Amino acid sequence: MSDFKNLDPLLHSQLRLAIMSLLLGLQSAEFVFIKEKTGATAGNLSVQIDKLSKADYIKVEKAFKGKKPVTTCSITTTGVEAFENYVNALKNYIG
Amino acid sequence: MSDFKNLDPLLHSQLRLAIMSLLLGLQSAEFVFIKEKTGATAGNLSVQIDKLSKADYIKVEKAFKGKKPVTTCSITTTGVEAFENYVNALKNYIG
DNA sequence: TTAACTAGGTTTATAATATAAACTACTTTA
DNA sequence: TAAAGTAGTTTATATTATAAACCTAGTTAA
Repeated sequence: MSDFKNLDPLLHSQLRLAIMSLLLGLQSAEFVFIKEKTGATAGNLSVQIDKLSKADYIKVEKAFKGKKPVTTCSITTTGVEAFENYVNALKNYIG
Repeated sequence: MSDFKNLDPLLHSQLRLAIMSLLLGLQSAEFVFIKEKTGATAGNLSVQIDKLSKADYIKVEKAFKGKKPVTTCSITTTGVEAFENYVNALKNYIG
């Protein structure tokens, strides 16, 4: 792409972008909460969280709240930077 | 998606978004020109132009310039509206 | 006390998408 | 007239997104 910067394919995905957007505002959120806010299915969410986590865009912590498992996600500085770069690249496209 | 509006999948594609962005600024452009500006391969561009055309987001006209075939594209009002809606929806995500 | 149900996920199979390689048809150049 | 170039299209493949199916633990109802 000569005139248009590449859009980070990890962020150029509706659900992953929603997850990142949410985490950027909250700094930390639980799986179930993200699921409700994004309207995603658990399976899809699980897969996308995994991808973001493997890229070190988010940090994932698994613990127990009482007897129930809880997965907590938070954005990393790498993730914040990637998000900012993505938004800047997008401006090439949407003016 | 409850908190996040759906992003028109036809526009949420790097190349198609680049094509639309280009046409929005120019009102009309030839295949070869779009190819250069976007850095896309001819095959990929042909497919994506076809999709945008079938959705009536762009209009495609085929003619001859001397002995060479020329494909000219321009954005439609439907396309302009779709683009605007896409940008507005995106704002949910990128603030 | 075991069968059915719920919560909180993960894994896997499938559908959709993007992309490039291969091809067509015609033209120009050597 | 053969080789290379132009302007694309078609098709095969790789990637991605998504939901269905599954798993594990705990909980209630019979």
